[in-house]
Amino acid sequence: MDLGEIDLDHTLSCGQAFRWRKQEGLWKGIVAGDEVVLRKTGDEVDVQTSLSDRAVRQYFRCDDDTEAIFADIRKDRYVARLLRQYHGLRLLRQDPWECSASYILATYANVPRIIQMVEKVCRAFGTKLSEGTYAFPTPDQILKKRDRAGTCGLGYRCDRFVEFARSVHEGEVDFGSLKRASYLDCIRELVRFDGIGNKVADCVAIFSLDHLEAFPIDVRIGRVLEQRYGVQGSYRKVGAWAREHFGCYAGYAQEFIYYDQDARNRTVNKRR
DNA sequence: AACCAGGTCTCGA
DNA sequence: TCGAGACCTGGT
Repeated sequence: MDLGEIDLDHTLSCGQAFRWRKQEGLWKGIVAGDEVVLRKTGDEVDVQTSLSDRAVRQYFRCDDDTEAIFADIRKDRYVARLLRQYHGLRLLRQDPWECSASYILATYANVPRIIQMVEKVCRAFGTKLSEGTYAFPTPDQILKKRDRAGTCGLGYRCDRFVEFARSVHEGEVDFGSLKRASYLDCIRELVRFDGIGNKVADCVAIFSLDHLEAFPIDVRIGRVLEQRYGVQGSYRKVGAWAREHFGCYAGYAQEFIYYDQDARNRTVNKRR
């Protein structure tokens, strides 16, 4: 399948999605309740899955005009370098429920632990797809066995997680309308839920609701903005600056910066 | 063995 | 609206 210019390693290991693993040169993941196996074959990607081509292309945001987007966020030397260095890094379009529930778990935890928590949740509640592989659970599946949540090592995120599942199950969230809403309205709605603050709301907005101007600011991004651009202040203020500077696709720039910081950490750890 | 993590919540100014 | 502290738990 032609997924456009994409580097699977960059795209699937950059920390935006938590259910992809590289095994023996293959990328294996679970998308929309289906197993997906990816293998790079020259310019194209061999995709093994029962998902439709349309669903796969939607997940990998093949509808994005990346050339135009990258041209638009190339506002300075730094981003220009990152675009070159991490050529083929793409954003994904994740399922809004899975994305928001996962990022509620992602607060104040490192990526390995987030992956661990999500995995435990899938094993505790999700539909078994094959030996050792489970789908991300639906809100309903979580509620039916809610007492199992305590065994997933979620810490103080546990109650928020179950409560959010209840909210979604009760129809208190309409992801479709959040997609159609303006970025600011979308964020305003999301932060009303326990466990979703500015940062998580931005992650959900960009990774699953097509609000590409969302610019999640974690500690690392905050440091880069301060040291490289001399910007600091409240979350709202810095975010507004980023959208002003990088434009309506600011979120794409954010992902390159985040990945670069992540890569730096990895090389530093290797030396030790 | 400490330190820290893709932050959020609560509370007070 | 903003800044300061507390916070489950496990990886490194």
